[in-house]
Amino acid sequence: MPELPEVENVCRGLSEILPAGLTLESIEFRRKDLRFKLPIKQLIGYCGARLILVRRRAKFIFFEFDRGIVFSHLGMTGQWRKHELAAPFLVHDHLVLKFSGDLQIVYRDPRRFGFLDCISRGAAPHKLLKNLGIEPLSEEFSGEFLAKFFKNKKASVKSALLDQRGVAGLGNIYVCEALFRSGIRPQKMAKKVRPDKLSGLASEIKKILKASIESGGSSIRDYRNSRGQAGSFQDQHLVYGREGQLCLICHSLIKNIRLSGRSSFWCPTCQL
DNA sequence: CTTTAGGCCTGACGGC
DNA sequence: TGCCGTCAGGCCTAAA
Repeated sequence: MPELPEVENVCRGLSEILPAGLTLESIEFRRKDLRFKLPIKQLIGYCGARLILVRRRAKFIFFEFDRGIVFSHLGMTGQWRKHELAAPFLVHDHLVLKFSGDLQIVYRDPRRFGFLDCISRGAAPHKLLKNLGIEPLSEEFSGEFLAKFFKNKKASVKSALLDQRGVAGLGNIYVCEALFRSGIRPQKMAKKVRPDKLSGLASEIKKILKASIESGGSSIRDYRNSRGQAGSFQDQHLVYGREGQLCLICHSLIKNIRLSGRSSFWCPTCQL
C-alpha cells in the first residue's frame, strides 16, 4: 500500500503526535504475529526507553529510542493511528504503543503484511535493512546512479525500479507514473534504456515524490495518515489505474500489462 | 549470481 | 442475495 510519500506523511504525523523525549511505557500486543512472529520479549525491552525521533528510511518507519530502534513496515494495509485513551479497538487493531502523557498510537493492518521489529544498540545490521538501496530524494540519486544500477540488468526497467536494493522507497504507483512522465516503456529492459533518458527519469522520480508528499500521498483505497486523513495525489495520477481511458497528453488508450506479477499502466504513444 | 512463482492475509468488487 | 473468482499500493522465500 504505502510507498515513500505515504510513509513520509505517516512519519511526519507521528512526529507531531509523539514529541521527542516521551517515554515508552508499555506495549499492548493484541496478537502475537503480523507478517512475522513479533519479537515480543525484545520489544518489551524498550519499555522505559526515551523516544528521540520518528523518521522514515525507504518505506520503513523508524522509532528511534535512546537504547535502539524499533521499526515498522506497513505492508499493503498497515496504519499507525493516534489512539484516544478510552476509544474502542477495531477488529484489525493489533498493537498499541503507550507513551508517557497518555499518548498512545495503535497499529491497524487488515491484511497483516506489515511487521514490527527492532535493532538494539551494537547488534548486527538487520537482514531486512542491510540491503536497502539509496534514498530517491538524496543527492546521490541521479541519472548516473541509475545507469550504474541498470547496467547488465535484463529485467524490465519497471522491475528494476521496484527493486529496493537499488533505489529504496518506490512502489508500483510512483514507478508507473515516473516512467510515463519520462517517456519510457515499463517493459523496456533496464540496460537498454537510452542513457540520455536516465537523468530525466531520476528527476521525474524526485519531482513526483515531492509533489505527492506535499499532497499528503495517494489514497487509492486504504491509505490514511496517522490522523485518519486521506491524501489527494491520486487526483494527479496520469496513468495509474487508468486502463482503457484516454491518455491525457495524446489521447491514446492507456494500457495495462503485467510485469513480474504487477499491473503496469502505460501509454503506447508517449512511452518508447 | 539472476529471475520467477508462490505465498502471506483480508476485503472489495463484478459476474453469474 | 449469495457465492465465487479476481484483484489490491509489498516483499520474503524457495526454486529454477
